[in-house]
Amino acid sequence: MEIDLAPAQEGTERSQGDTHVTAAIEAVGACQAVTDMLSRVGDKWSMQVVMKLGEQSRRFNELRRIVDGISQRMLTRTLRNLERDGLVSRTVTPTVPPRVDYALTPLGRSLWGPVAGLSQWVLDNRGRIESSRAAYDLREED
Amino acid sequence: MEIDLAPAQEGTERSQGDTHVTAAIEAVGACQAVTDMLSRVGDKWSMQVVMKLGEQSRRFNELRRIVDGISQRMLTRTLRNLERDGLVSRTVTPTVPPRVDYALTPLGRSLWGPVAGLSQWVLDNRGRIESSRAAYDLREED
DNA sequence: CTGTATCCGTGGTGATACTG
DNA sequence: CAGTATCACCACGGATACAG
Repeated sequence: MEIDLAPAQEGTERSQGDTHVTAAIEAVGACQAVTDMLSRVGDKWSMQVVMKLGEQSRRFNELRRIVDGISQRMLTRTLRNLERDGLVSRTVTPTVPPRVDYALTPLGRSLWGPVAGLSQWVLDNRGRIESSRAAYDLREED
Repeated sequence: MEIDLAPAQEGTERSQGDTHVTAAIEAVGACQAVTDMLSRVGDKWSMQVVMKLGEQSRRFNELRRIVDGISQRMLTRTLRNLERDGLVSRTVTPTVPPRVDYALTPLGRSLWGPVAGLSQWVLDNRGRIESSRAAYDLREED
């Protein structure tokens, strides 16, 4: 199954093969799963952690330092969730003091592509969004 | 570090060469903005509404019916947020009873591509994620 | 029909203290 | 170092009633 990544902007002719239309419909049908994943990955910390681990493998307190503002509790929870979803691997070295390394799994790395696409969109359109917000808020302030 | 922005949108013309690597690095730098947008769009209802409006323009109660389980309050709030961000347009026809049509703006439609990329990833990997969760939960249940 | 206003439970988040 | 445990706060979301 494949989804057309350049959906009808304007008068795009989708007449030809309805394959991607079907796929899009299926995608809409599975939009609950997509939404779920978006909120999993779109929570306050997951994406930042994934991005940091995308650079390289990290230890716990290393992450704690470079993920700005995260609490120990939230880092633990975030990592546990990512591990549960199979996006991050946790490797314990039973030395003393203990050493735990976190890294992206292949599945976690494969998420990077789609996320990068979305990141690019945000970068490209952040200005427009902020302008729109400013204009909207201006209209509302009476 | 090799990042492939495979689902390159039509509109975005990055010159060439290692531009996308640069973009990726910038993406990491702007990960806060990306995270913000992910949680905006990854909330409980936004994506479903965007997808429904991606099919066609809709009226308020029309959306209320087809977006399964959404409350009136949440639909209003979701639409207001999307409108504020410039992703959705709101057209009031001052008849009686009033008629309000919601539609995706060009900006809103441009979001479809990246989101479809992510959707595809979710569809492709949902099974793996669920397996991973099941395995994880099995290990934890003692 | 298309909203706004209000109340309220739940869960996500941070701060802090403690443990192996 | 790498967590767990506990408490308190508050934003999110649902239900309901009301309004233009």
